[in-house]
Amino acid sequence: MQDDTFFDKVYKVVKCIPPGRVTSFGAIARFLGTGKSARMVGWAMNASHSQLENVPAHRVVNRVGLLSGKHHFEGGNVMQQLLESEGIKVSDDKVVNFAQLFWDPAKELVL
DNA sequence: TTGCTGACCGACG
DNA sequence: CCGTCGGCCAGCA
Repeated sequence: MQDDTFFDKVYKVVKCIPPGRVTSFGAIARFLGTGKSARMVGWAMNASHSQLENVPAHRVVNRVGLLSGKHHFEGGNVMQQLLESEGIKVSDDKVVNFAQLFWDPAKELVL
């Protein structure tokens, strides 16, 4: 699938995230094989606005479960509301039980 | 065309 | 424990 660029790969993985689950930038980056390029994953989220399909970027958080990208949403607590809407508890912009809700594409995503 | 920046992570001292 | 640095790729001026 060489047609898929790094961004497209990120979008695909993010869109494969099941509801009620969250993942981290590093997990996606490592899954894509970039590993250290976790920053690109976040940048892809920023570019996700260009994607016609809605990318559940609210399910993507940093390694500590912090809603690092919530500042990039409509500007409010939309990201937290979306997570809570899926059953994910969020406290102080952080995902509760992050370890349990953590979804690793390299393990749970079956190609 | 070149260069800087960016929602991060991991390693080192 | 905490501060600092390197690294990857794509978009924008």
